Amino acid sequence: MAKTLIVLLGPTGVGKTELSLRLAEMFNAEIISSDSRQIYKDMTIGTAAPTVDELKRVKHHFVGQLALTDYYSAAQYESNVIRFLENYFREHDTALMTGGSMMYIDAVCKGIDDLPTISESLRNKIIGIYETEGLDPIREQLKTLDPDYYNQVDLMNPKRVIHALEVCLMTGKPYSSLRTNTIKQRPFRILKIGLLRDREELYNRINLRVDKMMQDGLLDEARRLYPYRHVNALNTVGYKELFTYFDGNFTLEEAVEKIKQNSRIYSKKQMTWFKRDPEIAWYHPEEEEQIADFIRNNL
RNA sequence: GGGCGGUUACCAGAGUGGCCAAAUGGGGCAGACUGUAAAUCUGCUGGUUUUCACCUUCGGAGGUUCGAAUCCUUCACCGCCCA
Repeated sequence: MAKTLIVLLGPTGVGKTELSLRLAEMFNAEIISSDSRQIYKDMTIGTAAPTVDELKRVKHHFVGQLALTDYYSAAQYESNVIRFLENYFREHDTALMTGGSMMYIDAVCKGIDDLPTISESLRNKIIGIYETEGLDPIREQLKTLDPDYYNQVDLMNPKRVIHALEVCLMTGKPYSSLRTNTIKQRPFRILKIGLLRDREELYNRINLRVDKMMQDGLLDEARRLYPYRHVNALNTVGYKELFTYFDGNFTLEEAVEKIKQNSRIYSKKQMTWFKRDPEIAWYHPEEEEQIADFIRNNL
């Protein structure tokens, strides 16, 4: 039997968690979470992380294991997951990856180029320039160090421009020369299943889920995390809006509305990303039988 | 009953004779995406049209003017003040 990684993906709120548990049980698989926020500890309510009971039902990996202040990236996720699977597949035939972090999923399924981790001093230096002089000097330097990439980046996007320059300075090579543009081959098969609902249905679920999170204590969770509000892990829908409320710039009602709205926007961005992947077989989450058949037929 | 202020596109809100299909923000829609990605960024947003262009809009009706969202008359509605 071929080793297979089943990937269950879809926009936030579509119903991945519940289905993933059942499929995992059905196919005797453990779950690998591909969620860039659930991988952190202490933010379980706002990220709709699997509950204690759910974690008991099926063994999960890559959930709740990082401190909020830990640095993490899609590339680290890739290598961690690949290393994990190497081991895992010695004893198992199927693994179930589920989550909505598009880039994390692609990092595992397609690979991500090998780039150096940027030193903190270099990062701070460039951020410093950006904050005092703006993006122009950074663009200019990128233009001389990597004209190719300069011509194709979104010059309006500070994160991209800054990162490209960081890589150039860190390696002494043009960033574009490190971009291989190839898809890595994995020693296991990948079966992608996308979950889809029509927009109205999805948006209703998202709205209801946010109300549920509030009932479950999201406000307290956010208050506990407030001292860490500047860490990247908390630049996250569900928290940043409540922090704005704590700062006195939203009423609580406004904050909750914003959480719903930003969740809807996020789900749309996820769909935009997923839509261009032709390998995904799309199903409605309630088509459990069809999904199970599809998996069986492809194992 | 009297006085004043207001009525602009999905919402808020600029615009006070031509450069106005109408600033800006919000919302909505679409998109980009390889190292903090639940991040970051972009485009569109009256209609037909690829562009040019044309058509219909600034509470209603009428008027002044070569030309009106902008000026006048009147009606309707909203707000505040005096009765």
